Amino acid sequence: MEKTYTISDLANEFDITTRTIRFYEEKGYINPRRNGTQRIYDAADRTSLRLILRGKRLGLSLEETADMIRMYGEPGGNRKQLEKFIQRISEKRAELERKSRDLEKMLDDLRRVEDKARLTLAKYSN
Amino acid sequence: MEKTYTISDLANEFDITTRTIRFYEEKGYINPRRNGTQRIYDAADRTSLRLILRGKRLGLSLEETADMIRMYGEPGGNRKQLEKFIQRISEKRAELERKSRDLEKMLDDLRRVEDKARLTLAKYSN
DNA sequence: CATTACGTTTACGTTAACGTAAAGTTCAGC
DNA sequence: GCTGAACTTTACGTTAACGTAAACGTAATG
Repeated sequence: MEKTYTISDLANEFDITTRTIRFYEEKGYINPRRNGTQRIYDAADRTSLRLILRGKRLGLSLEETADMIRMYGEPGGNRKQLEKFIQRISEKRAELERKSRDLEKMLDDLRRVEDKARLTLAKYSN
Repeated sequence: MEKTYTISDLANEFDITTRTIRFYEEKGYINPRRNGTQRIYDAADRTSLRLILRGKRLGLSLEETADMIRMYGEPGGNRKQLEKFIQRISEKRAELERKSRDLEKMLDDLRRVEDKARLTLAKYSN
């Protein structure tokens, strides 16, 4: 038997509300099976959720992240489709790499300010 | 004389609308001087704008980014204030470093999928 | 001196991503 | 068989970050 989760298992694990999880389902980003009326989540659902939240933290919209998740599960398709697919992926990748550069710049700025403040503080201690 | 900019200079440069720039001013994140009723932006205003937009691309709220920008201009203050300041900065830095790790994971995933697709495509070409 | 381009303020509208409240169901434990 | 905890659906509310429209001023240009 595969391990399963209730809605509040996941809500607790990821520190979000059950409302949020139901909202994602309402939008079609997660599709748990049911036991009667209750939702049952499996490892794949949990992974989807984890990826969605990761995307959110990076400022992606739910739709953008969902797009990427769908890419992960995409089948081969014929040659033309594959080429288009690779194109889409590398565009996404380029976008994320821009983000990464932005982030590094911002971190540099912060480190500079922090260093400066530490230096000033060191003078106080003498 | 320092170089200055009109509102549409900046709107064009950063590919945003003038409405957006006025909105940032309304919220207090930019404070251009005036010539009569017209806004005149200097290099510092332009830098603020650039930082705000960079923050946005990383999924920070305007208020979060504005907070960081204010940090850059913070004076020394006494010892206690400096210590608090350093604490705040390094918290921000830790948060951004988490983001960076998230980003790298996401990029890894994308690269994996892209490689796999390229391999499949290579088979087609033989 | 009328047109065109650019600027201004004021104010209501929109969208994403949930929060919150109401009202009801299910099930384990006493 | 009742209570309480956890689940459910439905639906209206909220906030951030602008969009959009109206109604107007100003300045260069043909």
